[in-house]
Amino acid sequence: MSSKFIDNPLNCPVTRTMSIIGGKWKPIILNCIGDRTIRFGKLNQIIPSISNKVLAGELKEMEHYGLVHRIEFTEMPPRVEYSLTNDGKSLLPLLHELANWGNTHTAKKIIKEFA
Amino acid sequence: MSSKFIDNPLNCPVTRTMSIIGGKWKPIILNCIGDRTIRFGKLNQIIPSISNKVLAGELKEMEHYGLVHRIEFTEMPPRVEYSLTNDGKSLLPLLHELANWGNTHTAKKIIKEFA
DNA sequence: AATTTCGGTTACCTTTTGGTTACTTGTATT
DNA sequence: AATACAAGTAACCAAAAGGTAACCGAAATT
Repeated sequence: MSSKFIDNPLNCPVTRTMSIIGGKWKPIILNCIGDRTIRFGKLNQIIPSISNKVLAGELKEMEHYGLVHRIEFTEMPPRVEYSLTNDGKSLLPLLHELANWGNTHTAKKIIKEFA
Repeated sequence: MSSKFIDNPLNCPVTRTMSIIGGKWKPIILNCIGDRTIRFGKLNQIIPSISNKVLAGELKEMEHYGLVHRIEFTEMPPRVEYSLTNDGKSLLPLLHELANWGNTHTAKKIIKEFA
């Protein structure tokens, strides 16, 4: 990595990726959607520790990015279904690699000691 | 990703990885060290936009994690050399994948529109 | 005698991130 | 008539992350 990438941090490809999928919840949400279509409430159910405010915000941001597709059914009570766009799906192998390293002995040892 | 991973977020491998290498600077620092041995000042030079306070803090944290190796020479002025441990080097392929996705048309487009 | 060098530390401040609680909407159910 | 439902939104708050500027120590250089 040469320094030209870092003068403006967004010229660095690693930083670009992290600024798009970084943060506490985005990679988890993307991974949870995966290849399926899933309702807001279901996402909230399988990620119980996220607040619906944050879930809604992250989904909206990723929808703006074009990673997430949102379909709203005009019913009452409302129904909204989320899925990944092709761009979003292009992240799944990377997320899988993140998960692989997280299952490493190294990662588990670090977490056990410092969490 | 099933919900058992998320009740305690650190049971989720993706979250484990992100909690270790997440943040604004850690992946860049790891990538900059790479396979070489590099002095503190040199790192600061090739990542000019990081403050030395933050650089020192991140290095110390990653040293505690066992990802980074630090050798202090008792000279004056001081000299300190950093390199990756084997555990740290095990992250390089993943960082490379992060960079690959960041070089994607998709990533560049998103950054261009929203940065 | 003053300045430079290197690898930090300290105190302080701002920004960002994420969390909590309450509320909305219109239909259907109790 | 009151309540439940799904998918949020709004107002407010706490914590964490990150940035800035000043300082340190002892030897070498000017």
